[in-house]
Amino acid sequence: MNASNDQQDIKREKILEASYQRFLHYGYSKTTMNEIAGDLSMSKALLYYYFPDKSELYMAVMRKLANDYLKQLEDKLGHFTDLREAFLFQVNTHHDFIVSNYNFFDFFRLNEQNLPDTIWETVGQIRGAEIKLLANAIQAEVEKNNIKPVANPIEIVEVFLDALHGIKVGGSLPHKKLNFPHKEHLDEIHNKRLLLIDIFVKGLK
Amino acid sequence: MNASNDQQDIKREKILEASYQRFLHYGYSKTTMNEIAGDLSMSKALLYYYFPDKSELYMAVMRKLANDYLKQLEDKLGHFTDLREAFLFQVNTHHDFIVSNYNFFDFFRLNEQNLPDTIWETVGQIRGAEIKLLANAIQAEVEKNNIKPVANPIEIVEVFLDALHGIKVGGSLPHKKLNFPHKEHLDEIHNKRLLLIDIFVKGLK
DNA sequence: AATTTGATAGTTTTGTTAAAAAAGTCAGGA
DNA sequence: TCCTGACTTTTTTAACAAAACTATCAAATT
Repeated sequence: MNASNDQQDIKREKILEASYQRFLHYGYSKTTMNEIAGDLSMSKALLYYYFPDKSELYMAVMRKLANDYLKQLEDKLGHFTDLREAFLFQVNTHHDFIVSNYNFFDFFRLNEQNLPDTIWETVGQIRGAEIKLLANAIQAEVEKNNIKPVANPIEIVEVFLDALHGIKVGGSLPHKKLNFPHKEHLDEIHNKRLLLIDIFVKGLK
Repeated sequence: MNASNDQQDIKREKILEASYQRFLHYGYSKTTMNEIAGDLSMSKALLYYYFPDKSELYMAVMRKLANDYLKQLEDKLGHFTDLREAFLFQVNTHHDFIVSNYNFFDFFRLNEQNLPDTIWETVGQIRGAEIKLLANAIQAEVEKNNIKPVANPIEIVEVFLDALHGIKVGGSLPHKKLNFPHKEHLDEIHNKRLLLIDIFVKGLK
């Protein structure tokens, strides 16, 4: 066992923090390893001592963010008094998560496809946690006889999450290249999602 | 007044038909004016006699398709016995429309952005007709006291259409570059949409 | 006069190559 | 074990020529 693991971990954290700031401001492709190293007053080679390559570094930052988000969801798992509250919690938490890390996800707006496939693992993990949270809430409501039994809670939650994801802005004049919502539209989208929750939850009753 | 307008219109139709076949098989950017002209055994210059440019030709084909679709919707406008029937009709008609013209919309999957802005007019027109159909159905139900009054039917329909649009496949393992659904997934998506209708319509009651 | 075309002009896409920038490696120092 | 400067390899960018395609037009045909 290595006695200096603490020191290593601290340095790793510092690297993650500096990288996060760069990625947040400039996105993945406009951030260079030299710049990150420069911010930390260390050599670029040292970065490669701690992380195998650039995309793994990005992934590590992403995983940290994802873990914070997952923790928020899991802390509340099973502590809801009704279904609407659970759905609201999910949507609000998600909204806050996106808003506060908006620029970090630049690469989703542009198609910076040069990212590792393992990123979809993390995305899938997040989705899994969301599904678990909501399916659990539905199950609890069924057992309390607040809503009628459903054949497959997970299927319903998946449709719900997809539906949420489809909510966009610009109803009358559709915009052409809409990959990722624009920052100033996030609140409007959030409001529409709240409306969807009202209808959807009522439909399950 | 020109006596040969009929002949012109017939030729225009022939051009539209040939162009449709080409666009359907090869998409916009992989279809050349020479090829269309070749299919019709006419000179390329003649195409430019009938249509101002390539994108306007594509638009003309698109408008023809859109008109067929709009006609289907408008024929049924106001002839529904209940809300669910109206929503089902919209989703099924839309599904058939996409399936039968799938390859024509290639340029939506790839980002063939070199299309005229006026295309969004047509897209908006379609969306407008869909909204009109469904908002009308909701209003009718309200007046028959089958569902409770709603503040803004259009807002609800917009959320519904967005939600439909968000339904994708690959719940567990999200796929990276999902712009437009893959052809073999259309049926699965359609089924999920039917589930969404069940819940949504019930939520409006 | 309305249609049609061959020839051609103008523009966009594609392919090539060289220089610059960035990613990634490594032998060796502290 | 941690760290660096110098180095190699890979990717991005820019410039430019060739090819492909769009679009135009004067002249021929009906």
